[in-house]
Amino acid sequence: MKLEQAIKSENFKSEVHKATLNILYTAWWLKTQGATILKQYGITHEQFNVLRILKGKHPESMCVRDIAGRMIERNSNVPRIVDRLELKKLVERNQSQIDKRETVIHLTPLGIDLLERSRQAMDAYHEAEIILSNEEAQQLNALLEKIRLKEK
Amino acid sequence: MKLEQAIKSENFKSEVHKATLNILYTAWWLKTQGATILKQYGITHEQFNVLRILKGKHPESMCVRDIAGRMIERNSNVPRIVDRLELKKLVERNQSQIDKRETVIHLTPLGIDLLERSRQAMDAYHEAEIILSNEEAQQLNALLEKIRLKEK
DNA sequence: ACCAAATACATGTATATACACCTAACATTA
DNA sequence: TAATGTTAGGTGTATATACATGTATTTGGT
Repeated sequence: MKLEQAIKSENFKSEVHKATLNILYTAWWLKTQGATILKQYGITHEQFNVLRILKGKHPESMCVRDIAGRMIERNSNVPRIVDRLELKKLVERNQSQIDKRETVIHLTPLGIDLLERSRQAMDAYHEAEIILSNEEAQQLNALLEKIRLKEK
Repeated sequence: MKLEQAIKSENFKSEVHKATLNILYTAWWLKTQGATILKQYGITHEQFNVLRILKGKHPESMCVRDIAGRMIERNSNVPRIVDRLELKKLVERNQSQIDKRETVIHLTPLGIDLLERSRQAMDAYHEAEIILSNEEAQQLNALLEKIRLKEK
């Protein structure tokens, strides 16, 4: 679907302006699609993201700060997302012995299992629904990074 | 900044997978940048979006449903966003005389003024910070729409 | 060793997102 | 026109986002 239909608007100031709205809309669409899949596993997009990040260091623990630095949406409130994962027994939280200010978090076997299953479902979705060649994806990545050129 | 640095991760399953994360991250980045500007005008991104949509029909009113259909993030709770705009006297809400179920909303002079000023600031930001040629923006729009090809 | 500054994380508040549910008003059709 | 279904939008709840503030701990200068 063209952006014009999606947000019922035709008057964009420029192609660049349209592109910014298109990125916001496409991100919303991707999140919504992902959320539908993740719902079957009882987790949200952000919870999935934290599990994914923890898996990167597993079986080692990670502190809240390290997780936060890897989040896609950087202002996510990691302690509270971890609260919910802990309630579902997908992660465990402990005070670090080296630095007692730090809370270190690691996946439980239940967390690993749920992550693997939900990740497979997400990958399958991407393979089935997103028809983009490798070259097109590379091009897209380059253009997105060009938009963020002045990122500090 | 490359996505790899931004989210401190190197292992993407594919270029397509990287592209989806890149879209989510770029959208977050654009929203954050926009929020900084809009904060000076006392409104949020979604409130700005509603004002922008209302402007499209001004001086006519629009009902909640019409606004919702034009929102970028489609599950936005329009009645509550309108609540906040109404509190700030940027819009007025009335019951429709034609269909009494409908609430029709229109911009106040204060709302128009604030929209124009904030929109200028947003446009200036885009012009200064986003260095993308018309052709590149068109290419980007085409690629994003290709990702959403199977959108229903 | 002590005190000030910095750091890590928890917590509070306002807003937004996502979705379920409710009520009033309208539309349909028997 | 009464009964039924549909639609509009308001409201409740859980989660997330954005940001300010509080508290314990560590660090670094003297």
